[in-house]
Amino acid sequence: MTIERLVGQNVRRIRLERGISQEALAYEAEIDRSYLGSLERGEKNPTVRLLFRIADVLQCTVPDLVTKSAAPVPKNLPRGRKSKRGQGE
Amino acid sequence: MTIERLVGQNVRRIRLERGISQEALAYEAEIDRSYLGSLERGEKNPTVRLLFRIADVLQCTVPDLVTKSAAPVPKNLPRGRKSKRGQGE
DNA sequence: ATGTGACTTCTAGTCCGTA
DNA sequence: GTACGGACTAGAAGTCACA
Repeated sequence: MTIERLVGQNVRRIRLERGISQEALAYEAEIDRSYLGSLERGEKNPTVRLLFRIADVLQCTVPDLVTKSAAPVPKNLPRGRKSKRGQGE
Repeated sequence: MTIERLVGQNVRRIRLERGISQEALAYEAEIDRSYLGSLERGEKNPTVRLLFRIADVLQCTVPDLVTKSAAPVPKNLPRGRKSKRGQGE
């Protein structure tokens, strides 16, 4: 397990727990969507500044992003409560 | 307080708690001494991989390096354990 | 033992596209 | 909505001399 994959999996897991898309996270954190994609795939070695921006949007801590988690990476968006999208703010 | 300064101060504090020089830490973590110096001064925005290398040598966690008001890290405790806080000497 | 500026190399990070 | 590639730019990584 590389550091890159650990961070990538954490970002993806927490993002999916929040039920938001890469697009939305990338937009809110002001990072490129394609970069976020490769980051989640464990192909990038982000800076701490970037991690703070991501953690801020995900409403989690940077340690949440760099610490090995027991929770599995979700494969699908949680459904059943929010069938409508477009709840931007 | 910028993120850079936060990280820099944490690195310096923990390094001094370990009683080692910038030179020694830089050598062990395989980074340049002058780079470590500017990092501790809050002038650098390091990548996570670099933080892991530093945390490894300092025998602390990456969260210890990025978290504000981190309690003093015990000297001879294995990484990842935080149940007891020892007093530095 | 550390601070700092000047410098080069490398990759983080952006922007465009296709599938 | 995501993966992936190409081409690019900004800035991190890494080196050195000297105060």
